[in-house]
Amino acid sequence: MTDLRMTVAAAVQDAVAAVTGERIPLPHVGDPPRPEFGDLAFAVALELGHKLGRPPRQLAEELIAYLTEHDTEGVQRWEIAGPGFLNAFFDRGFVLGRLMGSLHQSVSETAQGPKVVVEHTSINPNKAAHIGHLRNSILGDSLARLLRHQGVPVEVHNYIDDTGVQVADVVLGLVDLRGLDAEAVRSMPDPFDYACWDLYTEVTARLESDERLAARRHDVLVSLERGEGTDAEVGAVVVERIIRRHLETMARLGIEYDLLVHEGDIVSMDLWSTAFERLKASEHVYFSEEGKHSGCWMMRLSGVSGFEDLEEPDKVLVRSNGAATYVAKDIAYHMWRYGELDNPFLYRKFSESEAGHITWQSGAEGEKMPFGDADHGFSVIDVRQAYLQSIVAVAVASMDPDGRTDRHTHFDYEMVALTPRTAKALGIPLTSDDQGRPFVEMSGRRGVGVKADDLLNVLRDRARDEVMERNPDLPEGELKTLALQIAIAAARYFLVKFTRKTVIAFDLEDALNFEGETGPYLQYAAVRTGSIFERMQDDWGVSVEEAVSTVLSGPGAGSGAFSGAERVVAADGELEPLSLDQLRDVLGEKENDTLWDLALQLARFDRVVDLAVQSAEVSVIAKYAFTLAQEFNRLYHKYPILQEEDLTERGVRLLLAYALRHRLRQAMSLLGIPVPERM
RNA sequence: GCGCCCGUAGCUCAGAAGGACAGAGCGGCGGACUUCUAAUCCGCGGGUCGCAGGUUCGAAUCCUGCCGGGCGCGCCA
Repeated sequence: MTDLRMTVAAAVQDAVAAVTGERIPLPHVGDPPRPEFGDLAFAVALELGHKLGRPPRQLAEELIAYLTEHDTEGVQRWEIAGPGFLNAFFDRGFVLGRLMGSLHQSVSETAQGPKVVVEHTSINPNKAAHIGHLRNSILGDSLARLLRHQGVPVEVHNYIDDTGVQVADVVLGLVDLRGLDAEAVRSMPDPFDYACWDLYTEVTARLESDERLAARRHDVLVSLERGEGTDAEVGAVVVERIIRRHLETMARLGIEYDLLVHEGDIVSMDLWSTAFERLKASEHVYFSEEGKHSGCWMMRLSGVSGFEDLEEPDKVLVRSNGAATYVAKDIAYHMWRYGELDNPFLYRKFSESEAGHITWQSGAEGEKMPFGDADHGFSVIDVRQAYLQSIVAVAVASMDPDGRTDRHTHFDYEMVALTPRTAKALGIPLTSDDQGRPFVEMSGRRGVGVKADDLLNVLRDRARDEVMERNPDLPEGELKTLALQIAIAAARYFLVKFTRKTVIAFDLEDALNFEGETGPYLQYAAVRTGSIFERMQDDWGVSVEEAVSTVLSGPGAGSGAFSGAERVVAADGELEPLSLDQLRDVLGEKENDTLWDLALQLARFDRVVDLAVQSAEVSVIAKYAFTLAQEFNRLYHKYPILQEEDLTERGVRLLLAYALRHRLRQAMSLLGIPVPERM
């Protein structure tokens, strides 16, 4: 369909050349605000008219005359409107036939081309995941799905910061406050991440007044950095157990990873020291002899665009005690990710899903695998880390042999906070600062937040109640599956329906809603499309594919669509082959404008996916899927399919229902929203 | 102080790279289930697109200034 728009745009371009002698770039294809204005709109006459000093309306008339004389594929007629818009009216039958033919073409066969890394989740492995982390993982997972849909080879990374203070604090709690050793920590009951959530808050509070504990934290950090000593042993158990919990939580949502990269390995396997040597050789890194940062290795950022207004733009990479900072290790990881450093890693299996997907982890032992060395990459990290990410981007670009600056993208998004109402309902004590604010920021340190598993559990239980009410006879197994599917839909849709730059003020009541613009609404529409075809199979013994190929087997109707499909003809009186003229007649009727609108929506699919990828905006897909579901629900009420007596009307509606089912399911799959059997 | 982001209906948000009467969901009011499932659909009410200038044939959209809100600017991560 994209090409059809391009074809028409090119026709307009030609018309302009013929009429005015002006060579213009391919004109922008607009969407008219109302159906009376046609299907495509061009403003060239307005732009050009003023430029050439000619009345736009008159110029438009000449262009229309030219365009009307010269046929353009897919265009039935042209009209002039308003101050001088050129409006094209599609040949509706032709477009529908083309739409049907395009349905199975946009699915990527096998991934090929340069590899793209999507890094997401990367939660500090010291506590349970909360809904802010969920936004990250869901956005990242959806992005990966979008890229895969476009045939891009995607590698999903989850970066594990196993050597930082966050882990150290929990180790401190387990060892010093609870008196546990590694073995005891290993045998703590689940949910381990919940226990650590509380412990982390407790330690944070204690550290404020307990100087002895604060001193101990320093030792723990050193132990973690070096990977030596009993604290490091405990730390390793904590990290491993927490990561397993995080992956279980994400698996509930259908989110999987290809590789876990441990920050500790970056140091122990000399990835950092190699990177450091490279950086030192460049002009971007220098040793500070004096002043505030005396004894530190610094990254030079003064003079770099974006940093010029900072008071002290340069950034510490190596502390005066010789330890690399978080950014430094992150830079090393990114350099490795983009193939700027030799790969020192070996890989072991970390886990395997029921479906057989393996998550690997980097380390000193295991087998060689072709991870890393990507052409492009996205780091899904919230906008609060924009400053650090820009430093990483500068470092990566400075190391690139070709000087490319577009290889690394910080996929930034705003945070998830809590509405005061929800914070209150959860019993979170509000500080006086919080009182007057529009939302309450979550904080792992203070234990303020909604845990991801808690949200999923509440959604699941609520879904279960709803299902039982509507469908009391459902067997327990199906009930369980369905409740979880609905919970996934509700959670995933809620976290991607906002644009990236919108702070989500999480409101439990809104999130628990299953009506209106929600994930379950999409599922309901998808289930309904399915039930039509199920009924058709039961009553007539005709499968969907048979039905569609029957209708499209008329002269000209398919225009190559379903050409591979066998021309099955359903029984007399149920469906009949339609000709191109019949499609035109049905869709041309004024009262069928709703059907035509749906056809146009469906035709947008590929363009919508492109837009979503280009703008890295998953909400575009969410809105689109919602629009499809909405259009279908309207159609469902207004236009019965199986009951419709006129076989021509019936046939067209069936085609649209089929196309809709296909596209809606695809869109939902891009969002990771499952389609239930029934609801 | 400097930088980035945001300000659109009572509430929560879209607005497809400047276009033709500003949209959706929720909430409110009123309707539609012997019909392919009412987690649905239909109707009604509701907006000086924060304010002021500017660019343009045309601005919610681009530019400048101001007001209001959020976030960031560590030898933490």
